[in-house]
Amino acid sequence: MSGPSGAPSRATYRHGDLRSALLEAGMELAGDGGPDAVVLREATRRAGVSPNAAYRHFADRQALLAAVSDAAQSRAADAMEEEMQRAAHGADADAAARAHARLRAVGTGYLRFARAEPGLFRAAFSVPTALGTSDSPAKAGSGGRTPYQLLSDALDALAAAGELPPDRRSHAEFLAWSSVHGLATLMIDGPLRGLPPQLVAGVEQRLLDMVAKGL
Amino acid sequence: MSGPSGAPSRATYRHGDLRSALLEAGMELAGDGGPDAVVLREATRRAGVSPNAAYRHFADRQALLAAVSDAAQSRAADAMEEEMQRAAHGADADAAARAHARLRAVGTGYLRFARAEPGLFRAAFSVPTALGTSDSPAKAGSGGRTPYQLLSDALDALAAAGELPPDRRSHAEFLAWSSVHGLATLMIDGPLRGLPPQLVAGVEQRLLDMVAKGL
DNA sequence: TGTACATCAGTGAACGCGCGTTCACTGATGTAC
DNA sequence: TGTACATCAGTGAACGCGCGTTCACTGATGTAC
Repeated sequence: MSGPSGAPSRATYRHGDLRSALLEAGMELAGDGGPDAVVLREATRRAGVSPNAAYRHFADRQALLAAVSDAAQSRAADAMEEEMQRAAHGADADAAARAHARLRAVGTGYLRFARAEPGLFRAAFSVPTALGTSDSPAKAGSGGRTPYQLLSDALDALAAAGELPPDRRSHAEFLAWSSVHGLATLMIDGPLRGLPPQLVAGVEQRLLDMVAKGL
Repeated sequence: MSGPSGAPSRATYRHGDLRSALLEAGMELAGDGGPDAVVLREATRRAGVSPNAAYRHFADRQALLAAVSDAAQSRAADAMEEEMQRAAHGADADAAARAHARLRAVGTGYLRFARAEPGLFRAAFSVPTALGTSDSPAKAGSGGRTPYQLLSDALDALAAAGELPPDRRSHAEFLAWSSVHGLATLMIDGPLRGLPPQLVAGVEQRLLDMVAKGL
């Protein structure tokens, strides 16, 4: 590795794309230790650069963390979109069943991401941040939608299919999101951390049943 | 204040009850800044004692934090029990309605505690800890029950009243808990932080409706 | 095509901070006689 | 009731750590002529 992307030993004086390198390092740190582990000095170390170099690209530590949080939300959106793709295979059912499958896929993708990347999950959703309502490219997945928008769209589809009464549509995002988010955090951070793996899938599916039925 | 509980200026050489003083200081710190703010040096400072004195009573920082977490869980249980008392006033209804009111009170108390004491809430439930299943006095409220047990009991009552089919009883704790916990954390830590106050009560009640209906 | 120059990305050193934890100690307290 | 003594709760000083951030700087790069 001697090109401009060769990490610790650089041929060139200029880094080339330090901002990306710092963000990537920040993602690694968040992945390993959550938002608290996103630390300027270690990020610069991994990028092969002196500590203060970071200030050319981020105003301060908070700014880097915010960027990491956005990118992590984007990864979550990717996981959710993948799950929707997967679920869409059995698309021969009627509109109501498809809408339910879509909502379920959104939740399943969210939970899968939380399980696979607990550190990024916490960086994505435990850091004070906007809702992801406006189309911020930083938070959107490759499909151009944020996790919140994916959920919102799925609920719209559910309502359109007549499976969600209009008077219950408003703020339904918060209810569905709360349930799935709570299970995720209890399993990652909290007292459900030690839940036997063979129980996890069952509990997750029953939770999604509950949401679909209770909404 | 010149007795053994006078904080910074002590008459006696021995503190008297340093363990309690440190725990109390730890609760203050957690209340203000969550679990990360529970820091040995500041706790000893508040207790009016040198930093290393803490090691006579706690093995290390983790031990203090665990004690704080237990005490915070106990406070949560208190809030839930108070809410149950309040709800029990309209006890003229039938068994089914009473069971539903009880479950709702458990959830409302939990959410009220989270709103009133976000820092303690995080210390209680975001620190890896046992489930509170066994009767650990440290985690139980003044009624002798942990938050988890209060929920569990409420679900038992619901099942006994015929309002929760037996095949859905198992692990129903995790489903109900997830929903309520998720809303609490999204409102405290996360993207729902800025939820307009006039919406909060409504969303909370609709969430509890969803759980009751969906379980 | 060559050269002077402005830009600005990254350097190197240093700052002050607060933390957890360990060390050898001291002196108030309670107990045994 | 008085006295010697063991206990052990708290002291004072120090350690090493990693952090965020600021300072004056340097030299590679791209641009204007």
